[in-house]
Amino acid sequence: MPSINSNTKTLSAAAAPSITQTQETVSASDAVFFGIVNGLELQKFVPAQRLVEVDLAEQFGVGRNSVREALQRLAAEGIVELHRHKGAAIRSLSMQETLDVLEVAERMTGLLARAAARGAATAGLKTILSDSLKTLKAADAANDTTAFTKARRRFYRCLLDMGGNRELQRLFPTIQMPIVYAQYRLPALQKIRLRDYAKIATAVRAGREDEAEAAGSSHVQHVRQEIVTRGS
Amino acid sequence: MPSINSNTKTLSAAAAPSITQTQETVSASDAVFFGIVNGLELQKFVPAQRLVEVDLAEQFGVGRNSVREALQRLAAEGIVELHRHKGAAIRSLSMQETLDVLEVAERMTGLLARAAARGAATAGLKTILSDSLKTLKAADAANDTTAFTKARRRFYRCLLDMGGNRELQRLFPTIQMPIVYAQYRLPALQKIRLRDYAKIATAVRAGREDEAEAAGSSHVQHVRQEIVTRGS
DNA sequence: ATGTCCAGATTGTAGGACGATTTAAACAAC
DNA sequence: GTTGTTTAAATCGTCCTACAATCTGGACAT
Repeated sequence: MPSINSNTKTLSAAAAPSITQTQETVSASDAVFFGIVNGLELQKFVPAQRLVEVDLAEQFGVGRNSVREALQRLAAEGIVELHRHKGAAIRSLSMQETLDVLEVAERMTGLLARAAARGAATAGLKTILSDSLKTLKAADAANDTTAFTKARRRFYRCLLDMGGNRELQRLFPTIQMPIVYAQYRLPALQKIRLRDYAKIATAVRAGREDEAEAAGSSHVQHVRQEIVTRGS
Repeated sequence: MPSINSNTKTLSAAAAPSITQTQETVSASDAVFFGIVNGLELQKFVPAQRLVEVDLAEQFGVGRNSVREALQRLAAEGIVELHRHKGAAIRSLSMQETLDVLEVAERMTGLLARAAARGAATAGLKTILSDSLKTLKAADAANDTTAFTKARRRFYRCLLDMGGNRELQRLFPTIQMPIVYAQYRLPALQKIRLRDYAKIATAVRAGREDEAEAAGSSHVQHVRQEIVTRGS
């Protein structure tokens, strides 16, 4: 609806860049991509919600093609489902699919912790790890969910950095945990995380790989247990 | 170069649909996506090769926007690298990255085999597994690389089907093994595969989960060993 | 209630336009 | 001859318009 061209400035409604990304200007499709991933956490989008291209285009102030590019990426990461001629929707997991996700997550989290423990010596990231753990505790005490989520992300990013495994860095974020959490909003998870993360951090800092791997996978097991017993 | 509109028929140069996909008409971006994935195997594209949007558009007879959509997907799967304003290129792995890929692949292949072993009883897929193994042997004997590759794919698809883990089905193909193989073309791998696959199949058919998992991960270890000693 | 048909909504795709950025080549200066 | 600068050509990022293909939700008839 702008009269002629408000080109290339329209991406004002930007989003935070993902990981370790230098401050470059975000692309239009990034705005949509992160806007949706983010909105998932903020419950602005919920599983099974339908996504209409023109709406998104307007909402994020970008062209429809940019929206489509973002949707393709989101689909490749399994965050949205695309059906030919039927549009996109936030992916919704059946209980079986959730268990499938958790089974994969269990291995990957174990590997994540092991890799981090292995790399613990070389990198000076142990401080950050302890830091985010402290932040986590504070956010829990203050009942600040947003801060908790943020600290949690920092915790995982730190582990990924310590591990230094580039393939894991690429693959780990594509596991469907965001969908799982968006779908099963269980308050008890917070305490579980706090406890398990501490265990992981201890093993990682000490460089005990086996212990770290075990702690990583058992964390996912705890999450599964909680979902199975309480889950909708 | 077509005068007016040769619309929607231009996707003649189609590609085979991926997995379990019913025979629907392929979308334009699918044509590009599978065209590139396929071309990788056929060495029509090689790691580090630059991909220019207009060229691809012409080559596949689709619009530039469809090419861009395909590239976004390929980038999300880590098959191509995108750098802002610098275009796309087939991803090329450093030795360290290759080892990283293999470390992840090791766990995932182990899980794949375990899941398949677990599901072996329920599904009637054991025949297909034996079948593809036989085809594999025949292709090896006949020195038919193409047939070998095809049978290999069938073998993995069968394992994925037996396992029934939807998340693994989604994630496993996104591991960078195609890039690894495109980059390190080691003839010796064929024999290694033949031997290891037989071991995996045996354990899977018998439903011995632990043994299957071990066979799966040790296969990847063998591949790593070969790459490390011979690899460029 | 059930089936059929149509109009409106939405997607799939092509193509044009144009600013922004990178790259390579030509040229100048040292 | 090497190094720096300027310029032109490629190429990308983005939006927009257009239109066929397909889906969806009624209106209407049975």
